[in-house]
Amino acid sequence: MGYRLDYAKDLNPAQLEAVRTLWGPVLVIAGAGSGKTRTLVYRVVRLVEEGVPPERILLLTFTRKAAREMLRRAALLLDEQCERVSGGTFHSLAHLMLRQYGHLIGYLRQFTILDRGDAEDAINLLRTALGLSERRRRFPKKETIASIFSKAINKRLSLEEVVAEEYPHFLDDLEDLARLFEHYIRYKQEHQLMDYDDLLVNWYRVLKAFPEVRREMGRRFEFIMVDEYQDTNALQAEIVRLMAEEHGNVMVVGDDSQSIYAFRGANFKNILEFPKLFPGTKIIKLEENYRSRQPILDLANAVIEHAKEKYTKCLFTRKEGGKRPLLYKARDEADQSRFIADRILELREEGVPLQEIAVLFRSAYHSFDLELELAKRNIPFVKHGGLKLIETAHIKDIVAHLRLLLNPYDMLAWNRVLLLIEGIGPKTSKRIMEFLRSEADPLEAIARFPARPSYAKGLQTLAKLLAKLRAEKIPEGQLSLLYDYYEPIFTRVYYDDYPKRAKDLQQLLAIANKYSRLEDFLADLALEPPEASVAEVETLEPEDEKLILSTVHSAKGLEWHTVFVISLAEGRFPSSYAVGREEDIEEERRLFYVAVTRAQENLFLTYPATFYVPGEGRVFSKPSRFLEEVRQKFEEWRAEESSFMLEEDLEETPSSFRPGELVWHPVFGEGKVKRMADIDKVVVQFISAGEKILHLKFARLERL
DNA sequence: TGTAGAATCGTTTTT
DNA sequence: CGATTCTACA
Repeated sequence: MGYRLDYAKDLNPAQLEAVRTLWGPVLVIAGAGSGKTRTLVYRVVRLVEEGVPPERILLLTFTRKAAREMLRRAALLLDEQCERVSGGTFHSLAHLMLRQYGHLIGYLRQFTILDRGDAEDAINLLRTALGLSERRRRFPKKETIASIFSKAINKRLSLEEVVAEEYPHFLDDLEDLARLFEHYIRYKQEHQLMDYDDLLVNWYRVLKAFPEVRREMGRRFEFIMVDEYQDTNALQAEIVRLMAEEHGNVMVVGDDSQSIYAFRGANFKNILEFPKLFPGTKIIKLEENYRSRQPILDLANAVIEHAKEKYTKCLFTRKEGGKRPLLYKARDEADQSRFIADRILELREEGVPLQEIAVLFRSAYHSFDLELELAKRNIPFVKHGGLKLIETAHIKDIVAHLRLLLNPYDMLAWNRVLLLIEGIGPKTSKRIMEFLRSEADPLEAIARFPARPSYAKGLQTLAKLLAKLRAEKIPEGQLSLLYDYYEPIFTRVYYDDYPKRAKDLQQLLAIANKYSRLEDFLADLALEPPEASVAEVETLEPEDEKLILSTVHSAKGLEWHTVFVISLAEGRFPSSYAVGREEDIEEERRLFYVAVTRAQENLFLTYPATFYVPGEGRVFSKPSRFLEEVRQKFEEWRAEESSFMLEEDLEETPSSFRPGELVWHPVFGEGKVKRMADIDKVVVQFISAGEKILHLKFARLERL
């Protein structure tokens, strides 16, 4: 049979075998940078070339972005029919299927998805209703309770097992927790609500209880591929097993050394159990690295060498040469930020585009200081990870109104909406909700509630809004109606910072206009939450080159020319939260491994010798244990070198400019001075980057 | 109901 | 230390 692609030429022997093995269960152990994505993409193409209809192929990935990207690449290699391959996350697949089959277990088509915050709100509500908040002080808080429930579900353990294992100090409260758990489960069912875990649980329930659905799945998805399998949990493994029961054509791909989601129930041992779940599994290992230079791999291999349990491979590359990773010991965080900014500007001058450089850190807040420094120097960046748009209070307010249109019995949304009206507090809100509960059409009934004069007007306005929203079918139109209504509330409730928040509302509108159906819009918002707009140094063109700041978790699967891993101090990376439990430290180590294997050419490691700890002020830090473990694998940056350069930098920028002068900036290039904006700020019109305000203290601006 | 002041926390990572 | 949550009172 003739193929349009020359597979043997494009792939190495192990990759080729993975691509050619179409039938039966396959486990691919793929080291970092070993062409895992390439292998998956080629396998999709191969299946399509073999005549498999694209929609019969199911590609499960960790984010939907990853799925889209892979299918785009497949389409480039072959043709656009590859875009028709079914792809997404476990959660999005479950959601899709439950819309279709949810009625089998008593759910309406338009159930509401609760995000983590909503779930916590519900738990809080029930905890108060059960009188568990007053009794003793020690009862766990809602975040903790939500975690306990979630762990139990995802690891398929009993509440008692989870509490005993991870929260032994709450063992006394086990009975109350169990009672609360039952109520929570019932509450969600009664109100047509599902949290993230329910999507998986309920889909599993359907698959388990209805053999005809399993058979239908087998026909619908003849070939299943799962990426990042090391980050799936026991429940997801079961779902895969049932989905593939009919034909057993399932390939999972992953790397046990890169498992970094144990906190949400993933278990890296899952990947090694796969052959037990599917007897006759063929195992293929990809060990050749195509990403990093040898010195970087040496360090990476040394990191994982220290792991307590390691089952696989040692990476090697044919990309010889390259620089050894560099460690910079900074005096403090400000020094660390300055060092990074200096190096970035240097690299930029050497011709490395900003989007080829990434700064990685353990927790979102570790980059705060750096963000300020970058803003001062006008280095554009985007940040991934951290706060999501949907998690901000004002966006939740808006979304709550929309949720009512799809699920009028969503009492969590009602509560939020009602509390925004002046004169309505928790008591009144509860009374109104009890009234609504027994109404056939709550959206219409709200106008008939016997309201007290103090809030009657507000309630009528809400009733009118809901009627108008219902008549409007397009999400974008609904949003603009909603913004008119919300505006006065918005300025009243968030008066201190509403201009900043208003930007988020605009962003939401921009997202909404891509949707024609409200249910799709809301589902995507919950399942694929857009990140909050932190992008600071604003540039006009969106595709402007920008430096990447990212949590290590959000950097998974990506790679850059140069990578900085910052704040490598005990308590930061590894997180203080993980110190004390060996398995948590092991996960931090894998996280560090993921971080360093993102680098192709250059790897910089930094840590501040002192940093601020709330309550204690400035404290001396200890270098991360992970640095100690791989001491021979990096070189230290010499301090004199950097302080010398600093002085030089300061001399470089003159202290004042005149309008009309031609100047040059390492990032923005050539420009003309318009005027001084302040004693130390100058406004420059750049030829390619537009107008910028630069701080003379930090910008390295030269006269031409 | 809404607010001001007091108490109390607790610092991750994400679908 | 800062933000969030609770308590007391108008």
